[in-house]
Amino acid sequence: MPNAAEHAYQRIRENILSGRYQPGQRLTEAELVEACGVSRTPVRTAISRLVSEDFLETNRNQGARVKRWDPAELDELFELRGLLEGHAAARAATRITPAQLAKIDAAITDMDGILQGRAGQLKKAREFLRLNRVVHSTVWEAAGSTHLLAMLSRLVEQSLQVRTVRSFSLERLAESHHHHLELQRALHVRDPQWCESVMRSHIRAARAALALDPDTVRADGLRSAPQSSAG
Amino acid sequence: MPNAAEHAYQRIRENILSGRYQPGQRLTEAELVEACGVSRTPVRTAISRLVSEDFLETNRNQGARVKRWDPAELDELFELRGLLEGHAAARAATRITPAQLAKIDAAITDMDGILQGRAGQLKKAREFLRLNRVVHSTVWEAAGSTHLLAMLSRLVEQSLQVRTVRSFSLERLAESHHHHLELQRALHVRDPQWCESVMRSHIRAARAALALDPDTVRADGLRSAPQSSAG
DNA sequence: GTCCGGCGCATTGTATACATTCAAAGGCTG
DNA sequence: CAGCCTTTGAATGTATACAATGCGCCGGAC
Repeated sequence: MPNAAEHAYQRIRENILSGRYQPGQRLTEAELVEACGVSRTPVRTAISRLVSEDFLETNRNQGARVKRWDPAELDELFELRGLLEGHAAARAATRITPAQLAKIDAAITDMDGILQGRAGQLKKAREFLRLNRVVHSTVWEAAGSTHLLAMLSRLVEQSLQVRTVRSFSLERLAESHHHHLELQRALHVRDPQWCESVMRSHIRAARAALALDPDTVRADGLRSAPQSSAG
Repeated sequence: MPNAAEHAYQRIRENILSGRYQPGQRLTEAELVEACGVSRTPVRTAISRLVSEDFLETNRNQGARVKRWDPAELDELFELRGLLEGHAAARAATRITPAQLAKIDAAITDMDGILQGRAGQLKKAREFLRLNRVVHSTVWEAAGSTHLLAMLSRLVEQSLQVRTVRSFSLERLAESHHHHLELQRALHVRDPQWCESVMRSHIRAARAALALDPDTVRADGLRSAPQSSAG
């Protein structure tokens, strides 16, 4: 039973990520109160959190607006991700525990199975991305730095807002998996520089893939166009 | 005329930085309401912001506590600062404008004057640190990445909380200045790798200096011990 | 026709009363 | 005497009324 503020936060966040609330769209507190079914106080709490997480922007007496992302900002984000995820991978190389390594091994094995299985593209992509998150977050955890972990979480959240990691063709999945396999080897021999460079390549490739594939297939099955509601 | 929430934020933040509120100290909303002279709503706004900036931690029904920092976390912070400030310096090398370069030149000239001047240690340190901030923030700006700038601001804010950058001996100031001079040269010849490595050294040295000099002299002239009020 | 000024309204900022929840103390029982 | 349960109250979560503020419209003057 989550509290009202958390409920409002989740609700608004989902609506932003799903495209129900379009970038640049104006959202007043009153609207959100109605949409979330709670009072203004928790809605305000949720808004301020979403602002601090770069989902929303506010100007006084003009309501909150869904943050717009331009390609230059995307580049910034991915450059920072490359730097920090690479750093995390290097740290992880010398600190990773057998249990964490096993977790990554298992995830990668599962990925193998998915890519060779008979599931539809959408289902494949969805499962693959879940396992991808497992691999990455395990590396972050293995890096053993609370603040690095926090930064990476924020950064990836922000990337998510521009619907990036969600759009993937099967070839991109395979390329991505190739990086995972190499990372796995680098981790097993505990080579920090190798880990770092593979991870950096992995992130750069993701950025490039995003530039190539606009909004084609999304793992959640929604189209990128705004939902035209019945009314 | 700042609003109440901003006022409360500034007030509480100052009290944390000045040591009036000690690390680990419990702060209830009611206390802060009294201390700030505003109602609970803006106090809550301020608290949630301070929590998101790592000044405070909260547990439900136990009030907010001033965040404690241990040496391991300090190491994490400085490692990340080295990485990101180095990266910023590398980007700045190829992007810095003549105006920004001139600003840095001027700040460094002023630093020279201060170090060779006759002012007392405290005054020297205070002025030096102000110019130090100018140099660093100009580099961040010259790096031309909004998100990198935001991350660095956060990171340095966090370092401030542990009263680090504030404690400096004159020898450390001179060493620090040596790095500035080298950075200046590297920027003038627009050598990214040189800029990056100098900046990383600069940050590492700051961390090491902090480990050597505990809380000796603070630039704001306050002692590190809690202020014992008159009552 | 255009620019300036002031008024009205939409929207957020603030205060406060009430509901809910969890931590901690104290008593009961085995 | 120890461990669990109950009870209590402090502290936060929520709702709502009221205040303040800034945008945009409308009218008038130049």
